[in-house]
Amino acid sequence: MKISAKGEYALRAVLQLALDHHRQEVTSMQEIAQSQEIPLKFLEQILLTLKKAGLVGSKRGNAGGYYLAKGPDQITVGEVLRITDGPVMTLACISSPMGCERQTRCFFHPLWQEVNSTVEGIIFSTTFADLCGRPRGYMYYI
Amino acid sequence: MKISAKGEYALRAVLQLALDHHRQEVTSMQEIAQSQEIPLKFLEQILLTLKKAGLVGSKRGNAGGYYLAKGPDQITVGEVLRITDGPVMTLACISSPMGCERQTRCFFHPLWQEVNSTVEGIIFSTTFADLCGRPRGYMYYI
DNA sequence: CAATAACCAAGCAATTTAGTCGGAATTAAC
DNA sequence: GTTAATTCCGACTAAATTGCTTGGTTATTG
Repeated sequence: MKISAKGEYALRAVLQLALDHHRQEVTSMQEIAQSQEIPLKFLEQILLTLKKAGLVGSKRGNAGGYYLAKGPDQITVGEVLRITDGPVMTLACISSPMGCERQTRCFFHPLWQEVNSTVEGIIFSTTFADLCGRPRGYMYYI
Repeated sequence: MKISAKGEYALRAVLQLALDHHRQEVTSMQEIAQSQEIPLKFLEQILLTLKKAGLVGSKRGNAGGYYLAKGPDQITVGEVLRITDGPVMTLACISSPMGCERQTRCFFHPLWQEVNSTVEGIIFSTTFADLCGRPRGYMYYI
């Protein structure tokens, strides 16, 4: 499970939009880039692909910006990650349409299936609403 | 969860050694490379790192080869993969010794912890003995 | 019309990946 | 003790991927 910088940035960008979702305005790339510490022009690319995928919407021109296309409870971590980083599990044995031709690959097949479906089970059921309204790790309240 | 060619080859190589484990001889790289379709010189590198890690042993010279340092029921898929591909989960939030300094990263921390420990739970409990004596996927018995 | 923003296409340096090349050291068999 | 088979070792390299940057164009608001 390797998450690229691109993937991490995408998640943080969507998180920011989720946090800003209650106010009825768009959030500019500038704001996202600053509050989430993401290189602006890289973020631009990322938001564009997220838009093409229908996850976010945008308003152009002055006072423009981005917004979530769906509610934060309708967008999962898995969705975002699949758009930016591709399929969760990349292995010839799993991803090839033929399945496994080679005998020995099939020794591993059931294992990868299990790993894949387990991970997908987690990340495709975790929404950004879940993330926002969840106690965060390593935080101590006095 | 991206498994590199190196990682996949390593798993297949160890699998071959596990399959050959009952006969009390070493298996040469040649044999492994041929039966598992692994480029010989690449396999060489891989077996060398597996050896340094103490997973396999070798016998040099004529009629030499490799053997498992432990029984197939003592070697897990996770062990092999960690040697060749590094840690299961690579993300600043998880791997940095500091934990998360940035606030927003911590939104994701519990999620990554869960994914990480779940995947590790699977691959570090699956041994090569398990793989060998398990019905393989996509096989139909008449 | 000027400022502010999203949109778009390319390019690019560094890193990683997936190997290859050439040889040295070791062992068994003859 | 020479030869053939084999592991060991270090360097090299081509291609792909990653993580951006550059330089614009187009749309919207005031």
